[in-house]
Amino acid sequence: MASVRKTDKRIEDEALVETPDLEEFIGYNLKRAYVIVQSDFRRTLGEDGFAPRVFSALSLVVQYPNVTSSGLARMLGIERSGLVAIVDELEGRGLLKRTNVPGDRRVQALVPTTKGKTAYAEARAAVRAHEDKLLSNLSDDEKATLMSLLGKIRATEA
Amino acid sequence: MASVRKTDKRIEDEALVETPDLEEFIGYNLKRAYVIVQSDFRRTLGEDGFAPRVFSALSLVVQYPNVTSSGLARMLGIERSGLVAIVDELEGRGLLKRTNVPGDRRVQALVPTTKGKTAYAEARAAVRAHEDKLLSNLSDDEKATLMSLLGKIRATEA
DNA sequence: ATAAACTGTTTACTAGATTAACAATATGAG
DNA sequence: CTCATATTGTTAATCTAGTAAACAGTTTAT
Repeated sequence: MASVRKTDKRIEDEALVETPDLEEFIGYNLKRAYVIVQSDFRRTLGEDGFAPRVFSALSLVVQYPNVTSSGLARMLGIERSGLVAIVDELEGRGLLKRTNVPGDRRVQALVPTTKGKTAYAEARAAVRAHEDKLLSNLSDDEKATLMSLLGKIRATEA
Repeated sequence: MASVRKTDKRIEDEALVETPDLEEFIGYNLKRAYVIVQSDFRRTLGEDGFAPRVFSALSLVVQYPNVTSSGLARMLGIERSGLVAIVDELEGRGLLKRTNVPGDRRVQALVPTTKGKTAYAEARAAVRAHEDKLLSNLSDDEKATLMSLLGKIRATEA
């Protein structure tokens, strides 16, 4: 009876420990990979280069000229309030303009300047170079697969 | 001649705009996916549950009992200073102990308590449930592929 | 007409992280 | 052995990215 209890306890302990391997979690791997890519992005674009989120915002403003702040925040998945500083920076650098929209005096359309479009084209090239170099151990097929799988995760969003 | 210049300029403009699609970048997709997984993690584990980084730290302490703070920080890829608050929290909750190491009075070995091991086993189940549910639109094969591709990115790290 | 909703913004706050400095301790070269 | 160098855990200051709540101005819908 005592030996049975002991056996039971040993089994419980083993079950408790059962391969506590962090590496099995997708979230953990996602974060580690994200940190690597993000920090290489910053390193490559340099001190005065765009931060990732600023690059993203500029990209969308170039792609969707006249997008509103609300719309842009929605596209980026952040709060309107959080976007203000980003747009301030881009406007301060002369890369976009906040313009009035006739017919709705609440909203401001964000319009890229010529300088903004040029700066974006350059930055895009730099970002492509950064990803190409950093991810050179992934084949094009692998990159496409990764994009598709990340897309599946993104598709889960409410 | 003037018309030739005009044509050239039009071509330049088009080249400038050339599909400025944020979605083509792996970094952007990685971040968006990471945000979704991370926020579902928090939502699932709840107000009083572990934050992702605390869960990760506890996992490694359970897997590597007697790991030092420095070693743990290295494994997590963060600074030693940043780990202090995490270990404080885990020790405050009674889930691990900072213990002296005979032979080196600088270091403290981090040892999980029984309570810590139990709490980790429960949390691990919750995290697995969160990932299983959130990522239910990915097959096991797809999850394995994703892990392997994220592993390739992680392998690029210095 | 008036309640409800939306827009851009400010302010205050939080989380997660880094850097620089520090005292205590250990290690290695001469 | 000694002394320069390195390591450990920690604090303090700082930074970035983000949220939440409130607000005035404006629009929409009942």
